[in-house]
Amino acid sequence: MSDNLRHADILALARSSGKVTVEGLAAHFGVTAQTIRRDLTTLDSAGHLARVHGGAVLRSGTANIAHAERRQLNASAKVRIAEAAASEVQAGMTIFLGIGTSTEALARALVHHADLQVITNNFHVAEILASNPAAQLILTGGSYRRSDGGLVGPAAIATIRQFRCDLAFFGCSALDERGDMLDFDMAEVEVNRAILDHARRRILLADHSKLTRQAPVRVGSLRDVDLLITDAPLPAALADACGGWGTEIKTA
Amino acid sequence: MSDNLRHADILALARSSGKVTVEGLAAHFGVTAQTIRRDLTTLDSAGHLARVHGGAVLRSGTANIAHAERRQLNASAKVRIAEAAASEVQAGMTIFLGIGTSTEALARALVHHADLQVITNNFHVAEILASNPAAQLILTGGSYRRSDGGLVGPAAIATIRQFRCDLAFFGCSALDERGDMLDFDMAEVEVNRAILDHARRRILLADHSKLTRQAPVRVGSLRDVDLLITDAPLPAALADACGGWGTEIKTA
DNA sequence: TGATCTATGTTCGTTTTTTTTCGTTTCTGC
DNA sequence: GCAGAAACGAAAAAAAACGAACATAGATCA
Repeated sequence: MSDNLRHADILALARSSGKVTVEGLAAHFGVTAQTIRRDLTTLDSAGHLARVHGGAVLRSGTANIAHAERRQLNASAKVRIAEAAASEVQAGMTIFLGIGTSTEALARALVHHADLQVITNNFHVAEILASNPAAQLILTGGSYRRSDGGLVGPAAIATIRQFRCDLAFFGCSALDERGDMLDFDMAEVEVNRAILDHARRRILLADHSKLTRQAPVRVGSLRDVDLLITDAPLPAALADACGGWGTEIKTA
Repeated sequence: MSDNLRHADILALARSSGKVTVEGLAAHFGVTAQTIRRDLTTLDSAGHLARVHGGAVLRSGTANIAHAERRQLNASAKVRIAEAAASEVQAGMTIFLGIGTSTEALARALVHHADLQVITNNFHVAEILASNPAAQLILTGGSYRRSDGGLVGPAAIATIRQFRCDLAFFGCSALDERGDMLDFDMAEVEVNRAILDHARRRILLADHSKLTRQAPVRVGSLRDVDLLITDAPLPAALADACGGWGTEIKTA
């Protein structure tokens, strides 16, 4: 963790050219290669650079790597859920796809659907559906969140409010035993509310791992959801509550 | 991600020209062909490139072929223009990047800049700058136009109006002898106006081929532009007119 | 002043990468 | 469809980079 006179300069050099070499830095600073190696090792473990043989490169994908791993989690369950969700989508519909890896899986399942209008605040969903020429694609604006490709902030909400969708698909980070949907970011709350308010049918995609996870922010309740698509039966108490709320449950 | 100093550069070269050759890379880096082959094999199995006999090409799925070809057009001129444009950008600035392949080239030149706030209605720009963790990235909303990755429509305009940028970079499809900027889509007109109204300094990127092209819609005049960056001297009459309007011209 | 701590330099055995070589596969022009 | 050329992959040898251990020098503090 110890700082070093050279570290700031090394980072600046790395940013300006994308990479640095051990040799080059050693000559630049007039120190031995071994010293530079120590610097680079430190910067690497601090997460500022990625060490490679011969030098180091900018760490471009740190957020994306986490996201890629998250996408892998329960991948097969997500695909099953996505297929069940896709079967809800009829030609000619306007649908909303929210943030999360489950909605990305759904986007993949919709790549060959015809005659769709898709509104999304998920950059990755847009990347996926860009390859479907039969889908009209509308992005909400917003600040790009690297951790998950979400577009968040007031601009996103303003755009959502301009539409009324037939179906809204969205995910959440966790689902507690009382049926509350939980997330990590306060910014989600308002976006979620806007979605719930502007869709005729609200569909939550949540694999069973969400039931045992924790997250700090309450973004809504299953009470406000019309259909929950999941991959394993819910605890009896929660299933009963959903029955009372009129929340349909589909197990893929 | 990249386990090698050359990998990032190889990908950059591939992206800028669509393909790379074993021979060319070997000469460029001063290593043997066998070493390059190993690099390409790695990048291929990592999914970043597709290996072909003699070199490698960008992985398909980069949907729009017409767009990819347009990007090729005057590629070297665009890179020069982009570098000149990048030199206008100081740390801490808020900049706008509009639609067009020239602004994409600029985005590529800004991948390693630190401390930037970028607002764009160009999906490809967002894809490129997503890999720069030191840039805050804001997308305007809007309807996704597959031909060029532009986000157009009222949502885009509404978002642009919420900001005031230090610099606005934009392109146009053609530039006539009277100094009018021309485009193919009426939707551009209002977006362009919003951009011109909400930036302190307006910079047009246009390679010389724009001077001999035709397009039907007038989206504005060089009179409203503070700086034109191009790659070849303008016709004398137009250069004079720019002088009268206070439009600075920089030839990269 | 002397003990101690930290950053750097030096050496050396180990690991990784690159080159070299060679037989096989794939293109290209006819 | 064939022949020569170019490109390819595998494997061994060579080169470069690496990290660990220890030595040294300057700073810090009691």
